[in-house]
Amino acid sequence: MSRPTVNDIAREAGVSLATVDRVLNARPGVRDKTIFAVNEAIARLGYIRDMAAANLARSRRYRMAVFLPDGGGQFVQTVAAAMEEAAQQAAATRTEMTLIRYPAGDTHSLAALLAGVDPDEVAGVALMAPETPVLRDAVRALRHRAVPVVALASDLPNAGCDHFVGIDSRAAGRTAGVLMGRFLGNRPQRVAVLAETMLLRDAIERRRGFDEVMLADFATVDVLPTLETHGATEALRRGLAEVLSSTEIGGIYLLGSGHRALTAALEGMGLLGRVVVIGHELTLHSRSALQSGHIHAVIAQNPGHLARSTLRVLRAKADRAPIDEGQEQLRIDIVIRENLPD
Amino acid sequence: MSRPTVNDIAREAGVSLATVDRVLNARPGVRDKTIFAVNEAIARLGYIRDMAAANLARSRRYRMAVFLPDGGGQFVQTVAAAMEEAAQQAAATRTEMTLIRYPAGDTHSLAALLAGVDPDEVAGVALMAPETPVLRDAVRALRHRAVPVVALASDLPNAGCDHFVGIDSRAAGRTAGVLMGRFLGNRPQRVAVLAETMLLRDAIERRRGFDEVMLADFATVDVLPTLETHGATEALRRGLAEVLSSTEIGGIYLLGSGHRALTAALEGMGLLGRVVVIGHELTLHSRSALQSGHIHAVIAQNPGHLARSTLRVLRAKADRAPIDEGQEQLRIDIVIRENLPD
DNA sequence: ATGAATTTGAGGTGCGTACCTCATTTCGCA
DNA sequence: TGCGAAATGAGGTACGCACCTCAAATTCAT
Repeated sequence: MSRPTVNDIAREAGVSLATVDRVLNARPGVRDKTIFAVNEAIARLGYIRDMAAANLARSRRYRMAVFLPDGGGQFVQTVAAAMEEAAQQAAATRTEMTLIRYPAGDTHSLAALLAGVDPDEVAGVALMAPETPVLRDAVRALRHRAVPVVALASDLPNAGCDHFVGIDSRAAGRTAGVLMGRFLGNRPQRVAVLAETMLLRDAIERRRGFDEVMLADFATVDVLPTLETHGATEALRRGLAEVLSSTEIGGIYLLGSGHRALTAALEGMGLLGRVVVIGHELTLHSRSALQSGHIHAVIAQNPGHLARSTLRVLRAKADRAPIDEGQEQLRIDIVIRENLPD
Repeated sequence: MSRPTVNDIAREAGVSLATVDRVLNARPGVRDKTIFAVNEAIARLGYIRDMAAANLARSRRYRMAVFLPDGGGQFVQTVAAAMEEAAQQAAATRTEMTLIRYPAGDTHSLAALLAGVDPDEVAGVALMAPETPVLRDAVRALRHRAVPVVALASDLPNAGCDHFVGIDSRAAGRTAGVLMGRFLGNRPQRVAVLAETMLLRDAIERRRGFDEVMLADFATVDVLPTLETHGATEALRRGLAEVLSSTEIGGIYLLGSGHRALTAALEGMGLLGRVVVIGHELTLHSRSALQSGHIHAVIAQNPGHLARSTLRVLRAKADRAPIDEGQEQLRIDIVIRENLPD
């Protein structure tokens, strides 16, 4: 009636407790035939290992290290906060987290930090960083020392991470594209595209997805080249003014962050609310811009989910346990004023 | 360095283990002064009770009962499946679930089932049901017997449930309204509204939200009265044909389920993909309709999240533990073809 | 101060699992 | 057939906590 225990398995398989234990924990010294018999019994009884008791017995603690760029925009701040919160929750499952900031963009520093990670101390590493050769090697080295590594928000496809927690940037860009097209009403229009920098893989992928959709489904819309602002509000204003001097604009696609600077610039030009603005990531600024109608849609990933998923995945990897793909898949959230979460 | 245990608390408070235990588990026979001292020590050391070990020692199992209507549309099926999956996951935390179907709409039967729930057997109850006086009383009685009750997907505001797991229907309707208005391009248009029945609180609330937005922000759009189909494909076809004979339709808002019947009807009329269709809930049918472009947006709640949240909340209630509001809040998902999850 | 009631301490057992040691059995192979 | 190696069994301790019993210490009222 109650859940079967290791003792039941031992009895059912006709072996001793020690052998069941060896099989369960993949310890050596068991014949294949016996391993099979034990697994057979496990399947027959529908045994589910009680991870709570297991971890208790191990008196194991999972110490995870999360690396985030230190400057970072609002989004990084949001993720950091979500991480802290998730960590507090995860404490109940013997999982701890250390948040480590590295100089934004300085992947050499980050690589050095990663090289200093002690596999006996740290059960897993998560990092949000642009992909560079140095970093790729550092990740490889880490994994070689049997430390699970997951990429956060921005994928590192060639570094061989164990997992990527985040959304598909290209699909996110496509989603932004469809919304832009539909919100514009498929009339002949021009759309400006703004980005702080095109160095990050994410921005490039988003732009790709956006263009794909616009080209295929909204041919009457003319998408202008990306205007890089390098984080400078003044550059944004000037660039935007220049574009506007030569042509009319129906919509603006904000590839990365910078909601605040954009709304400021638009306000100065008296364009607030008169052009369709679509951006990425839900931050304090984009929230209020959505609320006041200055931005019309934001494509986002839930930072809370991102954080919890990160810790869960790292823990699963540390346990060499399978991960629940369904639960870990991050949704591409479309946020408008009406479905803004509290 | 490691997390403090009950032993640390005992030492810190200068009392014995037994006393700490009495305080922790609210057992009688401890002076107020001592209780205070122990709580003091707990606060000082930042002790967090290891619920995993606690439940292990208690050898406690959480058996939850989930009641769903038996007929139900695709959505109920989806939720049922998600529940089973969530239950499998939750098994690792000593949480079990029994799925119980009751005759759809028959709240008397459901009330009888609830009356038969044994508080010693069942640690919590979740139910998806329309609100009726009988049911309201049944829920009250259950809660009186100290069984936590949560409402699923459809709220029971006057039954005094411990929690509601689901999205705000009115906000969902508003979201649908904004999308409809924007997708129509704010041109003079007519929108038909279809529903299987308007008896469910959800449908009414959605319609309310939809109307609010249309009236306020898209005045040029004319929203027609709700066409009730009572689940009959033929009725839907006839009703739709009638509407179309007297007027042109730019969009269709599907208040509840019935994606399949609608696309069939539209196909027969050669209207597939020529009118903006917005519906609710992501099911197998609405998925494929989205994919083929027959439906343009779906307002949904994540069934997996719904299921996991339900079990988590019930467990927290059973433990009288606080719940993480942030984690339990369900998002109003906007799903279009481009952000359709796998 | 005395007896009774209340509060506290000490110690044990068990929950389901990990992990260790030391026999003992079985197997593969010469 | 016998030997060494590999496989298995038996039993113990520990993890953090719940819950039990019984004795000892401390109130408290009279």
